[in-house]
Amino acid sequence: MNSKPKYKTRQRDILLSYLKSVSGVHITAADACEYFKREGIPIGQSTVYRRLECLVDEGLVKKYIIDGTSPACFEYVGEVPDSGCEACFHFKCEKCGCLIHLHCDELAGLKGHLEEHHHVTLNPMRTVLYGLCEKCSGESASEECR
Amino acid sequence: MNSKPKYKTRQRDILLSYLKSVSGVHITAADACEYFKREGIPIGQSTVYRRLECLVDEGLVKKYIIDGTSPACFEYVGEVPDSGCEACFHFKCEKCGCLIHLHCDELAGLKGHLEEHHHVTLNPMRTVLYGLCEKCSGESASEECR
DNA sequence: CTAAGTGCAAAATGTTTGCATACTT
DNA sequence: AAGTATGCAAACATTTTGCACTTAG
Repeated sequence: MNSKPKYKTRQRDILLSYLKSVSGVHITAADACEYFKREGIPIGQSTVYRRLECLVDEGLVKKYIIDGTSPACFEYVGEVPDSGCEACFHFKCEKCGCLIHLHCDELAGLKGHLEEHHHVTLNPMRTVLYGLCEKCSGESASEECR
Repeated sequence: MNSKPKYKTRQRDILLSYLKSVSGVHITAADACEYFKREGIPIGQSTVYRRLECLVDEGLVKKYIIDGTSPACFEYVGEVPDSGCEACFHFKCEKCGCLIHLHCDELAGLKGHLEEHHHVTLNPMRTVLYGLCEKCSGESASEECR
């Protein structure tokens, strides 16, 4: 595995502001590359991949795995959370794609529980809960996805 | 675009009984292929992939997407819908990449909590918790789990 | 000045597909 | 016999990596 970039570079800023400008939309690495190419902004695709991963670690961007074979999606989720928001979880609806921010003590407790009883350290920034949102789970009794 | 196999063939039976024989364990397509090769059982990898997908459709096997780049995992769950991994969570170490299978009432309760208080339906099959495993969170010294 | 980041192209992964042959029904 | 499944290898799509060059701190 590669060490993640940490310097503040032009490329990082461009990538971040692009994601910010389309927040609420799912962007793949290819989408970003294509956009930069179209705009004549010179950023290599390796850098896009590397920096995307890095922004996810910072918690500024969320990464979604829709399924194993499709490309991963990225979405801007906001500035660095306060200390109180360290236990903020993200829930992604598999059907409509909406993103829900969950602030909840019980969820916060999950991290503690995992540490105490399972001896693992949860990273809420990396973790995304998948399922159906209120609207979608009500509407359809239909099956899961593909 | 390719229609799924529906005939009952020798290959299908062999694959199914293999998965059954290791139920409770995550098996990748490659794991299965390797096993068959080792045992001298002739099954092509295309067939493994095709039949795996088909068994998932039949509901006999569950497919887990751990992350975009790791191979998909399969697990025999039989006909009983509730007995499988409904209450099972997956934890993936960001450092060494090891996958931990978490069976825990408290984690199972999380699903109920989300439904009651947040009105969302969690899909444990799709959800993966990320963080550091015991080994990796213990020390900064890197050790390979897998 | 030094260590880190970038970009290109090539490699690595995991999965799917085209097609001739073998097998199910 | 007719039509489907298999198996091989080649094709694919996405992501990662090696390395020389550039840039941030």
